[in-house]
Amino acid sequence: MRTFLRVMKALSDPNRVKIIKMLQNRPLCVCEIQAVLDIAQPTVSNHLKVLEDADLVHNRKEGPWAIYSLADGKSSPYCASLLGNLMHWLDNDPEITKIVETLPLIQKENICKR
Amino acid sequence: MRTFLRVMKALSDPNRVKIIKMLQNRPLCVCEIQAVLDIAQPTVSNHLKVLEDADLVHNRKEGPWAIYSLADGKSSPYCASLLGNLMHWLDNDPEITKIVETLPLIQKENICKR
DNA sequence: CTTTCATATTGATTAACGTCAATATGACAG
DNA sequence: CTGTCATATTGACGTTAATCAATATGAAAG
Repeated sequence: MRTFLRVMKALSDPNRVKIIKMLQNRPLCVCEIQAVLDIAQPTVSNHLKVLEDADLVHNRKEGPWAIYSLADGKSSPYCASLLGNLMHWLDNDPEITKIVETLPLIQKENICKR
Repeated sequence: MRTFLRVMKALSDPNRVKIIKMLQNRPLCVCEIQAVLDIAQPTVSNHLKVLEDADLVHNRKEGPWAIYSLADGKSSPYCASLLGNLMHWLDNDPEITKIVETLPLIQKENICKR
């Protein structure tokens, strides 16, 4: 039950759903997500923590960066099902399409200064 | 997006998930749900309203009673998928099995006084 | 080692949510 | 129509959650 609720709650926030949909295109670092969503950096970090606690995403450290990507969904049937369905769900949502369109314009090199 | 979030939020509360699992056995009136969950009646009504707004349940009036049952899931792919998955998800959860076991002992005739 | 940059954590603030007591509504019985 | 019962609605309260500014951490460069 706890696991199920964690996944549901993680997917109950529009910004977190947007992050999932963004990561379907490619792995992203925190500042790229921040640039697209236009919210404060600690807010992004917090959302990523919630998604990670639900095993929906994971991150690997790469120098000073934290590169987040989608989890494989093997940790629970809830993750597997939702991550699978979200591959096509909301594809036509105006908020999502707008974000996915701006995503190619955002590049780590243009934001991160190292 | 709004529809998706409504469904996710509706399923982010343990009592609401329990209600869904209870309704998989049979339609129930408000006081039956209240008796099983052991929470105040307005709280039950509120949860049912949230579930109904998400199109996960619906109710028919039968005299003084409101009989709630599971929706068919046709209103959105989110409802369809989650209602379908929840037919087997959480079946082995201790909280759920406990509730499902006490459910046959609860009968409208023993609670409602009319 | 000091600076710089990306990210995480902390603390505070505000909004949303779950809960209940009290009250309202609406149907049926007498 | 008056009373009773099932349910809905309202208002208040405490808790949780989203957000941001400020600060901490940690790595790499110079």
